[in-house]
Amino acid sequence: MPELAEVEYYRKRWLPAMGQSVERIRLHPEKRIFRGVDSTALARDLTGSTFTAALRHGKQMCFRFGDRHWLGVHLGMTGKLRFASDAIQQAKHDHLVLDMQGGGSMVFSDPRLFGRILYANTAAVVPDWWRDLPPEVLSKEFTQEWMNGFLDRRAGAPIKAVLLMQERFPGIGNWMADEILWRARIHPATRAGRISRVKRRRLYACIREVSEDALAVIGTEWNRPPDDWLFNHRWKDGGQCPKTGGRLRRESIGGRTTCWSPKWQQLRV
DNA sequence: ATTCTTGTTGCATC
DNA sequence: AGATGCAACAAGAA
Repeated sequence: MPELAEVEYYRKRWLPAMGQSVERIRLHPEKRIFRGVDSTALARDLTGSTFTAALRHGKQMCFRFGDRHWLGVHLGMTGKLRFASDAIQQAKHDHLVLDMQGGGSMVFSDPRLFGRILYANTAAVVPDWWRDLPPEVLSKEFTQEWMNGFLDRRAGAPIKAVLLMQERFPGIGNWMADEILWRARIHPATRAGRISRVKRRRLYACIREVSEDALAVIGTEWNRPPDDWLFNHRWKDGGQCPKTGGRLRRESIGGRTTCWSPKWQQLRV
């Protein structure tokens, strides 16, 4: 589930614990979530340290403890963060539980185990894996030219697949890509290199617009998006396009379930 | 029982 | 070398 705005929503779920110190850590170190991580060091180092910062970049999160302990979190497909204000029992899918001095717990759960925890103990400004991240799509470094250059590099791939590439579009996921292409009136199977100048401008604007809208609606309280987005109509067969009233199509494009409005988004080859 | 999945990675092939 | 496409990962939901 988690794309840009959902990840932001989950990041905020941990903020109530900010400033508190970690009293005890409970984890399932054998799970795939911790692949490549020294979970013994993680548990030892974080115990007694204070939660000092909560960062997000695209779909990645980074939580700082003290001044040199860094916990990276990626939610994968089904990961969630929550803060439980009372003492909790560790459930089957609660792979990491930080019991805080205030009596509450920071919990990371993930039934499907596609998520990932990273850990770094370093006096550097940020850990290696938090350096050299691509510009956020809402930053001023994410320019029209920067986007166009990538479309030309990935000229042969369907634009749907290109928008999902985190190296250039951090935070965009399956539903956002469909929403963006629908608003920009671009067929998802269009080869990236074949998109006209005019459509590229429109695509760029829609990337920023959908990102802003998603953060505003989902990123803070996870409200239900309005019905004039594609969002509420895209999940199952038989949906109706809010623009044309016509029937939406669903098909796999770029290896992912894709929804579009055939009359509204025509494929020109 | 079977098929589906809002993400990423590793590998085969071009 | 770089781009592209697809299977695999794992478990719950429909």
